[in-house]
Amino acid sequence: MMRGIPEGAVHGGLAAQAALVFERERKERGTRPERVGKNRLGAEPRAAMALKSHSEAERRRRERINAHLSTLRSLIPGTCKMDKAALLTEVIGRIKELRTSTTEISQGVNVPADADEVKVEVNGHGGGPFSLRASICCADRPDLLADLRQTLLSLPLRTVKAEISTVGGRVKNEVVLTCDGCEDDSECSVFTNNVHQALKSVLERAAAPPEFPGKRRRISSPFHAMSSSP
Amino acid sequence: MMRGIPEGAVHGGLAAQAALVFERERKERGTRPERVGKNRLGAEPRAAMALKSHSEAERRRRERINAHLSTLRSLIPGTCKMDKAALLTEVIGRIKELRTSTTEISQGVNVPADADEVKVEVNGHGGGPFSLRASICCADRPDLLADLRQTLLSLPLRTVKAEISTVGGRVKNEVVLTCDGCEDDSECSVFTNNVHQALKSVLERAAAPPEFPGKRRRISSPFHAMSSSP
DNA sequence: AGGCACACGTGAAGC
DNA sequence: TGCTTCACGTGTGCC
Repeated sequence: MMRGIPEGAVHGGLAAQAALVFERERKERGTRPERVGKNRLGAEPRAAMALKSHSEAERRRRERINAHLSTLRSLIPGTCKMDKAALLTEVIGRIKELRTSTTEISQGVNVPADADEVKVEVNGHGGGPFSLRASICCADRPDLLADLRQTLLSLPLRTVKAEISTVGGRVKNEVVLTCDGCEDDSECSVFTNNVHQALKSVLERAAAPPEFPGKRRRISSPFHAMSSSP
Repeated sequence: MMRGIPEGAVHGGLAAQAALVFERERKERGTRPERVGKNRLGAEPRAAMALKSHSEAERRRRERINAHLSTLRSLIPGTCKMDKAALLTEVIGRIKELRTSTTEISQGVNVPADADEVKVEVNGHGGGPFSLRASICCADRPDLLADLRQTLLSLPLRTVKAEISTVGGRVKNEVVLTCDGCEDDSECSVFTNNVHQALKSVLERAAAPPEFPGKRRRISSPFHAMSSSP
C-alpha cells in the first residue's frame, strides 16, 4: 500500500541513475551511441534539468489526481481503505444510483412548467395489482382539491398516495392509484384512459370560469387550495 | 494527449532494457553490486520471469483503472476529451450536486417515520430575506390542514411553498416560509423558535382528541385531508 | 522548443 | 513466499 512519503523516490531514481550511468560508461569506453554532432555544448546539464523538471511536473500531476481520488473517498462513505479501482467502481455505482433516483424523484416532485398538463403512466405492471401514477398541473383555485377528490372517488380505483406541491400560484397534484380487485392486467390501459380523461375534465373545469381569461389569477398563499371553509 | 495505443510500449521497455544492459555489463566486468552469494542458481531467469509477470500485472491494473475512468467519461456528458484530473473534478462535482439535490428532495418528499415530529431549519441565511423550511409529520385528520393554515397565517411570515405527502394515514406537511420585511438576520432564530412552537401546538392539538388512544385511526383515502366540506 | 498528459516498467510494502 | 497495490522516473507524442 505504501502510505505517506515512501523512499520510493530512490528506486525510480535508481533506474534513472542506472540509465545515466549506463550512458556515461558508454561514453567513457568511446562507444558513442549515434549522432555525435548533435550534442553541441552543455547538452548534459540542460538535459538533466529538463529531466528534473519533467519528473517534478509528473509528480504534481500524480498529486493532483490522488487528491481528487481522496476527495472522492471522503465523499462516498465506506471507501476509505479501498483500492483505486474499487473506489472508481463505487463512484460509478454512486453516480448511476444518484442519477436514476434523482431523475425518477424530481420528475414527479418539481413544480412543472407554466403550461397545464395531465400525465398518466403505469407504475408497476407485472405481477399483482398494478398502480397508476397520475398528475395534473394547473393554476391554483379554491375548489381544485375538492374537485380532484370527487373525480378520483368516482373511479373504481383506490388512491394510495397523494402529493401536492404548489409554488407561485401554480399547483401540481400527483396521485398513485391502484386497482384492488383487478384480475387482468389488460384492463390497465382502459383505466389509464379513464384517469386521463377524468383529469382532463378537471383541467377543463379549471379553465372554465376565469374572470380574466388573459391574466392568471393572483394567489395570495399556497394554502388557498387547503382552505377547508370557503 | 496520446490516444489509442501508442508505441510507448517501446520506451518504458527501452528504459528497462537500458537498466538490464547496465546490469549485464556490470556482471561482465566482474563488478558485482553486492551480496554475491545470495544468487544461488538459476536466479537470473527466475527474476526475469517475475519481473515480466509483474509488469504484466501492473499493465492489467492500469487497464482496469482506465476502463473505470472511461466508464465515468461515458456517464458524465461533456467529459469525453477531458484530462484525468479534470474528469475527476467533474465527477466530484456531479457526486456533490446529485447528492445534495437527492437528499434535499427526498427528505422533504418521502413519507416520514411513524413517530410524530416537527422540524424547522434555516434555508437561506446570508444576504437578502432568509427562508425557513418547516415540516410537521403526524397522523392524518380532517382539520389538520385548516389548523396548519390558520397557525401559519398567525405568524408574520409568508408561505412561499407548501408540499403535502400522505400515505397510509400518515401525513407530512412541509412549508417554506420567508420574512418579507426582515432587516436583520439575527431575528431568524426567534422566528425559527416561533415556527417550531406553533407546529408543536398543531401536533398537540392533533394528539388531543383520539377516540382510541392506543390505536391509530384508519384513513380510507389520502384525500381525507383535502376535503373542503366537513 | 518547452510544457503537458499519458503509458510504461520497476522497487518497495502489505497481505 | 508470491501476489497485489502504490509512487516514482522516464520515453514519447501533441500542442
